[in-house]
Amino acid sequence: MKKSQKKLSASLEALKKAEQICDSNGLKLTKLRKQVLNLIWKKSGYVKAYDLLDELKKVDPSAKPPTIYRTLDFLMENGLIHKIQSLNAFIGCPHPDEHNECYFLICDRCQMIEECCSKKISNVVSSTSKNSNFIPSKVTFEIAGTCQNCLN
Amino acid sequence: MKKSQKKLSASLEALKKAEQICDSNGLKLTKLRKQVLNLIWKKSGYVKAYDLLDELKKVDPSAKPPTIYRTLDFLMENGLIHKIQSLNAFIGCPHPDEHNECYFLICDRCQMIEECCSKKISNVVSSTSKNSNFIPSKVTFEIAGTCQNCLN
DNA sequence: AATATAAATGTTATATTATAACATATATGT
DNA sequence: ACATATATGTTATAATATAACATTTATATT
Ligand SMILES: [Zn+2]
Ligand SMILES: [Zn+2]
Ligand SMILES: [Zn+2]
Ligand SMILES: [Zn+2]
Repeated sequence: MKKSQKKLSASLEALKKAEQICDSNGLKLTKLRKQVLNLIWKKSGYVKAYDLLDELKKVDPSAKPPTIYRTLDFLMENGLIHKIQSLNAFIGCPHPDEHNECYFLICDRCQMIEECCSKKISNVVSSTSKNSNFIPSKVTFEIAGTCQNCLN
Repeated sequence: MKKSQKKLSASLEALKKAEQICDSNGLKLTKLRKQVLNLIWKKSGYVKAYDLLDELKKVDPSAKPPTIYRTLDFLMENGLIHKIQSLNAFIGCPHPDEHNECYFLICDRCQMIEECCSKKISNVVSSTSKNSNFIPSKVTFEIAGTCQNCLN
């Protein structure tokens, strides 16, 4: 299977999951929201809000910053995408249905981001928080570096 | 010892370490850089770039955005402060001389940030990166939540 | 000391990222 | 049909950050 095909099916899979999640939670995946989610998945790596806005304008010339940011907020709130804080960028979540504490491997060279979940991470968060009597609510864990592909 | 005193000594300690580090590395802790580092430590929690600029303007009316961002860059490059990516904010590093991979406990209520280092974190980063054949270079690990003080 | 070079700071302008506030349209429940 | 809530449209502006170039200050070389 070629990379582009793999990518395509991941994208279709994500869209399908998004529909399911919205259906079963009484959320409306409107045309706009679907368009934006599609645009996010069309990009091979991460995507910036204003690049997304430019893309959206091609099919909806009336789109403006609040259009995109409100839609991104909806998608984030419902776990369909993530914001990468160290880049001010966004990326589709490949497993919005089974969300554990995740972290991101961010390639400096090719803009690919791999989302990973590891029990180790949540263990570390719990234990270290406990040491400081801190009640964690939101974890940001981003690792920048060089991916497997770009090493060759 | 009162909290304000503890804070004061942490600040003085940090400034002293900064001088040492710059001395022994051929870096110049200029008047401007010292002023900004002082302003950062004067705040009890994290500080935003433009708030810092406003403070700096009180003693140096000619200060402008590049003044503050360039100084922040210098301080970051040399490990004297950290940027909190999830807040676009900055905080002094309490141990710029012995820098391991660190993470931050960020209180949503009082803006206090505790910087912690744990061998566990670096272990998790290494092992999970290895799993993905990823070479990590920069780690962002920020945990938002509620601190011990604010729970009472 | 005079000169060249590099590093730091000053200055103007602008790019990038994000939200407030209010108007209109669309969907949903009674 | 009406009331209410949700979503979108629209204008304006806030907040964050950098590019580009000028000037000053420190450092090294002659
Ligand atoms: Zn996810
Ligand atoms: Zn790569
Ligand atoms: Zn530190
Ligand atoms: Zn607190």
